[in-house]
Amino acid sequence: MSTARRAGYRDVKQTILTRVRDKTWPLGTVLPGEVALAAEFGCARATINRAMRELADEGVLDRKRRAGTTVLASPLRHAKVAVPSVRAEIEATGATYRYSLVSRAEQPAPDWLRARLSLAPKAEVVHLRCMHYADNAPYQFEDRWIVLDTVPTALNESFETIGPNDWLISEMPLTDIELVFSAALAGTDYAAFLDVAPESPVFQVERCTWLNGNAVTLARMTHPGSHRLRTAL
Amino acid sequence: MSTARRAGYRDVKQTILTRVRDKTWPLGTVLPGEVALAAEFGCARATINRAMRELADEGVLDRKRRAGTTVLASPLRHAKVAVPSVRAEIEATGATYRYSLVSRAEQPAPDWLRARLSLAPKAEVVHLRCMHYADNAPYQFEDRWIVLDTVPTALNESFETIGPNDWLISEMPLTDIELVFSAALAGTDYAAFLDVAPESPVFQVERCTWLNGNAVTLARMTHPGSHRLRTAL
DNA sequence: GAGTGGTCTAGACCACGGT
DNA sequence: CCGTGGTCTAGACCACTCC
Repeated sequence: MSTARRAGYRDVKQTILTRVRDKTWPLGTVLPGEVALAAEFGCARATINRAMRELADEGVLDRKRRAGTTVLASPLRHAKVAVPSVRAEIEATGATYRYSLVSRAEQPAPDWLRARLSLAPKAEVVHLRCMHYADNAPYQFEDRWIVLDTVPTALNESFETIGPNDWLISEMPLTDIELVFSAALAGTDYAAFLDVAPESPVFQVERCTWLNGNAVTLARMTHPGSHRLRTAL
Repeated sequence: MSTARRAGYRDVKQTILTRVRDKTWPLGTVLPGEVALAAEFGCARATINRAMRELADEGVLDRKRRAGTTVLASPLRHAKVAVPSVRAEIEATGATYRYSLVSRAEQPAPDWLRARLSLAPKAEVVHLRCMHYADNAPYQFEDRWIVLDTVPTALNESFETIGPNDWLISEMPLTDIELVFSAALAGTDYAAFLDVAPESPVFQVERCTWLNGNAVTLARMTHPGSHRLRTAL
C-alpha cells in the first residue's frame, strides 16, 4: 500500500513542481483548474489553492482570474538578503561592536538627494557620518541622511552614543526597503576611515527606506574590499 | 455604522502590524492565541491563522506550537534580489545581448572548489570562461564550474553558442541558490576582458546553486565598477 | 496532559476579467 | 456573461512542546 495517507499541500506543491520540471507541463501551459486538481489529488480545493498560491509567490506559476494558472515562461528566482543593523551583524560574528559619530549636521536636502528620495523642494535633513568597528577594526563607514519631514524627532537626538540605524529601528516603523550594491575605489576619504590604501576597492551598499511612500532615510554604507555579503538561507 | 463589513486576513494583518508598531504589543510580547483573536476580530480562526502565518513569513512574528506567537525582538527585514539569466537582465534594459565563449575545459575540481561545494575527492567539472556584452559593451565576465556528477550532460555541450546560464536553466532544475557579493580590483585579467583599467574596481557576484543538497554549479561573475545591482521590489 | 499552532475539509460567496 | 481564482467559515483532527 502507499505510504502517503492523503495529499497535503506540500505533496501537491512537490508534484506540481515535478511536472513543471519534467516538462509534463511545459512553460506557458495552462494548468487544470483548482477543482480538477482537487479531484485528481483527492483533496479539498483549499489545499490545491494553498499549494498553487505558494508556487505563484515563489515565481513558478502565474495566476489570473478567469485566465487560469500558467507555468511562468521565465523561472525567475529570488534570493533573500538580510537587512540587519550593523550592530547585530557584527555581534552575530562574536566580535565586539563599537560605534563612533564623525559628524552631524542639519541642512537642506541637496538636490541629488531630493531627486533620489522624491523630497519636497525645501526638505530638511540630518546628515550623519559615522564609523562602525568590529573588534576595533574598521568595519563600515556610514553616510546617512534622515528626512526630518518624516522623522522630526531626529532633531532632538545627538547620535553620539547610539548609531542612527539602531535608533531608527527602535523609533520608526518602515514599509519598504531598497538596496543598491556597487564597487568603488576607496579614495582619500574612505581610505582614512577604513584604514586601507586609497587605491584599494571598497564595497558599497546604499539602503533606502520608506514609510508608506514617504522617504525615511538614505544610508550609504562603505566596507573595505575584503567584505563579503552573503544571501540569507 | 462601520464601513468594514467583516475582518479579512488583510485587515487582521494590518491591525496586528499597527499594534506591534505602536508598542501595544512590545517586542517579545506573546500575542493572544488564534481563538482569542478570532473572537476579537469576529472572524474564523483560519483567517487569523493566515494573517499571522504571513506576518511570520515576513519576519515580524515568531510562531511556535504550545509557546504561542511572539513579536520578534529583532525585526529582521529582508530584501529580494532577482536572479535572472544575464541574457534576460540585459534584454530587459532594451540592449542587445551578445555572448562569447572564451575557454572550455574538462578537469578535476581544484581543491578550493571541492571544499567550497563539498564535492567528492575525485569530482570532475567543466570549467568555462565567457563574456557577456550589452550593445557590444563588456557587461560581465563569467567564470563557471559545472559539476559533472550532478550535470553529466554538460560533457556533450560545447557552450559555443549558448551561455552556461541559459543552458542550465533549460536543462537543470535547482532547489537552492546562494549569492556572495564583493568588490575587487580589475587586475590585468579582468581589465582586458571588461575594457577597464587594471587599477579600477570591479563588482563581483558569486552564485552557487544546488539540487537537493548536491552542488550543480558555481559561477563567479565580474562586472565593471560602474555596475549597480538593485533589489527587486 | 493540555494548549497552541498546523493543516485539512466541504461548502459558500465574491471579484475580476476574458469572451 | 460566467468561469476562474480569492477568500471566508465552522468544525475537525493532528503534532509538537512546555509544564
